[in-house]
Amino acid sequence: MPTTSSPKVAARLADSRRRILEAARVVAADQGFAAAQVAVVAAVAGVATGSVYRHFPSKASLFAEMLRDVCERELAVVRAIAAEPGRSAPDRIGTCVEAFVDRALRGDNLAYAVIVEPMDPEVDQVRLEARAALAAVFTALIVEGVAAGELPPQDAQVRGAAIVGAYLEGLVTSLADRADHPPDRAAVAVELARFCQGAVR
Amino acid sequence: MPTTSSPKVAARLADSRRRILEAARVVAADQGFAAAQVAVVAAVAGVATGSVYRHFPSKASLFAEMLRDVCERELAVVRAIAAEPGRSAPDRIGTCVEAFVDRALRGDNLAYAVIVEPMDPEVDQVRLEARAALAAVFTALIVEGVAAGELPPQDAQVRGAAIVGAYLEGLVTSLADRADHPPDRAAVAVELARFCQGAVR
DNA sequence: GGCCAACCTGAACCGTGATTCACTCGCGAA
DNA sequence: TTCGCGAGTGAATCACGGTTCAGGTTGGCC
Repeated sequence: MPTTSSPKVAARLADSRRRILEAARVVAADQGFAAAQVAVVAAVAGVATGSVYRHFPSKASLFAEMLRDVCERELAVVRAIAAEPGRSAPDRIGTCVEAFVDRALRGDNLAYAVIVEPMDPEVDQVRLEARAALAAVFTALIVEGVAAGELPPQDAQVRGAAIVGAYLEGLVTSLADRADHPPDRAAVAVELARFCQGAVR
Repeated sequence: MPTTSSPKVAARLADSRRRILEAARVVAADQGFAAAQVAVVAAVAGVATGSVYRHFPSKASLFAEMLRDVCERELAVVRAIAAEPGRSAPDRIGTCVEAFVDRALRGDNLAYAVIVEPMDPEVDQVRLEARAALAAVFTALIVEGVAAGELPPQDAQVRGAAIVGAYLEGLVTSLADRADHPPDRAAVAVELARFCQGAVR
């Protein structure tokens, strides 16, 4: 049978899926979620509109998965830094923030879409979870730092969330008036890292 | 002529307008922007759907104006605190944050809709401007504090924005899991105020 | 080479909800 | 009392864009 299990066909299938996800990312980065119509994504991916529904049950699912991928990649970077041994908690907090901001400013405006632009409850849910996951990393670092006596007692939950909010807002603001700040990328990252370090001290 | 300039008619006009704006606020607070259909707002305001368009050119304009009103009220509170004489800049920064957070947590979930829920580019624009205006207040306070030697030199622009992001995120997070934190209102406000004070020091 | 299943296609469909518009109604002036 | 103006009405219209599906195409197997 000329079935899905055929390696050639399976490869094509998987490739289509990847291309559609990639197209979703590109379109979102390029035009924002608002302009991200299924037909446009399909065109960019080089498939027909209907083919999108062969791989994803709905537009929302497609974008939710795309967003999840992107967020997980960034989250992994932050988690890796958070887990580095032999460094104080505040030190790692600063490095996490700096790395995240620097990476986001380096990329296209995908960061904007991912962080703030809305689209659908299902997608918003993913964004919410990603923010919560980031906040959890910082909350854990704060708890660690307090336990080690490197930081004063504080509400780690609230402050973890506040850290995420602080650098995302700083980030989005910098993205907004890019015309003024194109070279300051590293400076913004460092400034936000210091801000967050000071905030927990 | 039986024209608009008639006091009775003018009063009715103005009253309808006010009622529609009020209804928009109520519906948004109650159901969120997502469920805020023009027909629903009209029903709550006690007018016909079409009448909404006698006062506002579009749904987006209606909600943009509603949002602008709400934001301006909050902004006025923050500005008043920022202008209080005889207090150090960091002191006022903390009080501004505390007041904003406390007021937002006291109100209904309008705060959520206003801060993060998306709806339309025109509305988003208002939100963006409101955030920028808030950030500007904090930036000015930081500049003042640095000039007075109460704060170390820093990028006031970036940190002003970061302050806004920090407490809004802390706020939204607290709103999200309200079940856990209903009594902590004041505590959250104080924690975020301390966070922001520390961040600029 | 012939056959069939599964894939791909994209134009048509459909639900949703903003916007419109032909009409009614109430008010104030003559 | 009657007339004219313009606010008020709400059902019909319209645009939009996600989703479907009836047919064409492809690739593997006998």
